[in-house]
Amino acid sequence: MTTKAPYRTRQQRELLQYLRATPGMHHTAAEIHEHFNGGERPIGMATIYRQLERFVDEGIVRKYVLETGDGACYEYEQEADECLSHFHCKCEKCGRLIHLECADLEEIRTHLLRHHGFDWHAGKTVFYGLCEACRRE
Amino acid sequence: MTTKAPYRTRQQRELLQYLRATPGMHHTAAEIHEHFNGGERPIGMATIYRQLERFVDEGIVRKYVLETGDGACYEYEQEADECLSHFHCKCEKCGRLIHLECADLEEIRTHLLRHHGFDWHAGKTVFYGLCEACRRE
DNA sequence: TTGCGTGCAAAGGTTTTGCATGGCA
DNA sequence: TGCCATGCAAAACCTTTGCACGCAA
Repeated sequence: MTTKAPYRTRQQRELLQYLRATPGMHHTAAEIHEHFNGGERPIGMATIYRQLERFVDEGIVRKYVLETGDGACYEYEQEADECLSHFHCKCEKCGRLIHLECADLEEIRTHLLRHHGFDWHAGKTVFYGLCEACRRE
Repeated sequence: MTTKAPYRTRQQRELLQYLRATPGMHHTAAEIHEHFNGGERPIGMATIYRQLERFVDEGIVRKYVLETGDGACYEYEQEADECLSHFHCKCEKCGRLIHLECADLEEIRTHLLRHHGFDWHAGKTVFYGLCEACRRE
């Protein structure tokens, strides 16, 4: 088994920096591409996709698939380590991502495993619905 | 104000009939197209998409998007009562989508709404993890 | 120097759309 | 007979991939 030695490139650094600077916001690949092309240090589309995929694999960026037809959304994950015991609720209206600390999460996990044989990876699952603010409208 | 008078076509009838005959199963547009092309009464891809969109608007078919890049899935919408206990679990290893009927789902919904103010849209949420078969390996 | 990362362009796949034709009412 | 629905093909998208070059280590 070989350990990979990833290079630290300018593009990777600036991309991560951009995502980190906007916590709680989601961006499509196209939006990110547009952002950097506006500046004087452009980043190619392929690189954006490749780096985003890497970030997602490393767990520092979360990927969503909304039904808007605009493609996938990516969002910086603040506390990646702690998020394993969180609920992730995405409001379909305002797009806000809500982190819920909840003991019932473990109950659901246990239930799925015992009764349905399914080993749930809570960290990767997003609950879609309406947040409280949007629900009241 | 004019009331629209949708025509009842052979394609629409057979398409709905096919979906209705496989409750609890999901199909991509490509799979549906393949199914009908195998027979002697083919249905064009554009028609499939147009009819599916109509069914979704009418609420008799549900659409949901996976992160696999295989496109959207469509599924016949059963009775409202049964829909409350509808789970979608996606195995991250073998890619299988598991359909779970489970009464506990409603408990989770209630919990999220009462304790966290989040109106969960269970039908659009996919639980990622490992299915029983893959877990045992 | 080594070989991973980048950028461009091309390919791949899904979904939408224009337009002439077919078929339901 | 009206006019919606269909089918084909092309277009519009989003995303991935091949390949030569650039650049980090």
